Amino acid sequence: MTTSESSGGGDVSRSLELLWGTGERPTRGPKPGLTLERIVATAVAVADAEGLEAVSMRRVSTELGTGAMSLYRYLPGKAELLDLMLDQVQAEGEGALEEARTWREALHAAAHASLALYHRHPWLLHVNQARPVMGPHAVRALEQTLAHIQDMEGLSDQELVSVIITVEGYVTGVARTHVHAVEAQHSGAMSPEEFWQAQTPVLAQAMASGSYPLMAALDEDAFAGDVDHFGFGLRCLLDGFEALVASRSGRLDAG
Amino acid sequence: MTTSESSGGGDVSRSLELLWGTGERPTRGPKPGLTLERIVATAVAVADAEGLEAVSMRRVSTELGTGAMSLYRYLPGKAELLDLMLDQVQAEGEGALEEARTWREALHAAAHASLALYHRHPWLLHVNQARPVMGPHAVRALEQTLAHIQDMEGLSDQELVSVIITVEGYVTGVARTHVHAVEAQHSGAMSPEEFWQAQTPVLAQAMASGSYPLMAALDEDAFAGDVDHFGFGLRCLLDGFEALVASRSGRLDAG
DNA sequence: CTTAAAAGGGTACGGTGTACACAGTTGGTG
DNA sequence: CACCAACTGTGTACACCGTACCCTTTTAAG
Repeated sequence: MTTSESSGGGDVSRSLELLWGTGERPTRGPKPGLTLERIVATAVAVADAEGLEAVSMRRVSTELGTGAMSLYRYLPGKAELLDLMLDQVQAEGEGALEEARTWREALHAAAHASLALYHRHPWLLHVNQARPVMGPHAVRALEQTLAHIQDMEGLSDQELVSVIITVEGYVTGVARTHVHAVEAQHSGAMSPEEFWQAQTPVLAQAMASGSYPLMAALDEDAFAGDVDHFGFGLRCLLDGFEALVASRSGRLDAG
Repeated sequence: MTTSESSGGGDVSRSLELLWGTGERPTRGPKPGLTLERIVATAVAVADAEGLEAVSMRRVSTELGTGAMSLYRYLPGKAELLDLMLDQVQAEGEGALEEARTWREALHAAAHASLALYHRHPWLLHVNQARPVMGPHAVRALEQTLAHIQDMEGLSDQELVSVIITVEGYVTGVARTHVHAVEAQHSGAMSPEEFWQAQTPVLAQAMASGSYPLMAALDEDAFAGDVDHFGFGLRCLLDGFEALVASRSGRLDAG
């Protein structure tokens, strides 16, 4: 079915405690045989290998060689597990901005790092929605991005935050199309054959109906898989920021 | 749990047949007591009222006064139902572009129409991912948008498609943040109290740790709920398009 | 009337998340 | 040391899910 999960059900404050928690152990009982890190890492591995729908409490626990209910000693439920998975993979983009020397380079690098993340973990397209729980890695990424766009002169703090949210949102939104296109490109047997060849005949018929003259008149390659819609949109977005920064620098009307 | 669904499991070509199908009845058997439209409308109503996780085959069938298995006479499975729900709500944005007189107005209107759709049907944030099945309403929206951006002079067909994908992707990506912020604003009791007040203490502690100096130094209102990040980013994006169109019109360097 | 096709739907299977009760382990305290 | 409170591990059970299978009922064609 695919069931992109997260959001809604889970206890947010408990998620945050787990994300930021010090992990201090109580002194009394037996030592735990598992760690939160191991659980999350296992869940991520399962999701990477078999997709998000394979991630169940039973499956993860089996992978760890324990009973299903053991996991509930470490986290309150599956929703929190997904929150933790999400923050964990965000650690991968840690050093992506190091070489950026301008805000434009930084935002470009951040966007491509995010996109790469979606390609490495396509299941992120199914989590990730509707409840932005901020873990340490997410906050660190935010801090670093913030550090690299301080040279956007004349923008208020609110606007700087808007810039980051905008870029991140853009990437998240377009990633679906892009990840899908790339998978179709070189996955060889499944996506293009089953997806586009499934779409094509019906859509071709719709085009032939004359109800959609403009779409029918488009170049055939307009919907080709290898068009870099992502890069195009990002460039436009950054150009827009550029215009904003320029206007704030005082030369509103030089033309 | 929330389980944003769709994608992966379903039979795409069967979904398309249902979306585009003429609904021609076979002559032999008894008349069907249900229609695809009624099923989809019921599912949408349930999702609107109680969220996507309330949409189950059993629940929808109960709402229709039939047995669960009856639905399978009309569609192959739940994945297809979600595809149909998605296309159905897209019909709501039908006339959104009518008054637009320039490509900028059109894209602005299209973006806001999409955003409004997400507010009316927040569960769209949970479907919608990873498998863009094109139904008649989606194609009609595409056609209309295409009609309204023909005045972007000098852009290739590929680029026009990129423009639309970019705007739609941007809206989809930022909608999460925006929908959540607005819900927090005027839902009164649930989201802000349970979500941000849940986030605040932990994050405040993180800020106080000194590890995130730039974030800690931000104005307090930088993360306020009423900031229009959506409008800001959209404006920048459209400005970027504006620059592109201007450059293609020949006056590259007038300044 | 006969018959084949289609619709309706009950039952059942294998899966899910997780509440609950209980057993086993540990370390602080008297 | 004995004891016990605190803690971990987990088997069982429940409610729910999507849906395969199969049988009954309705319908129209031959």
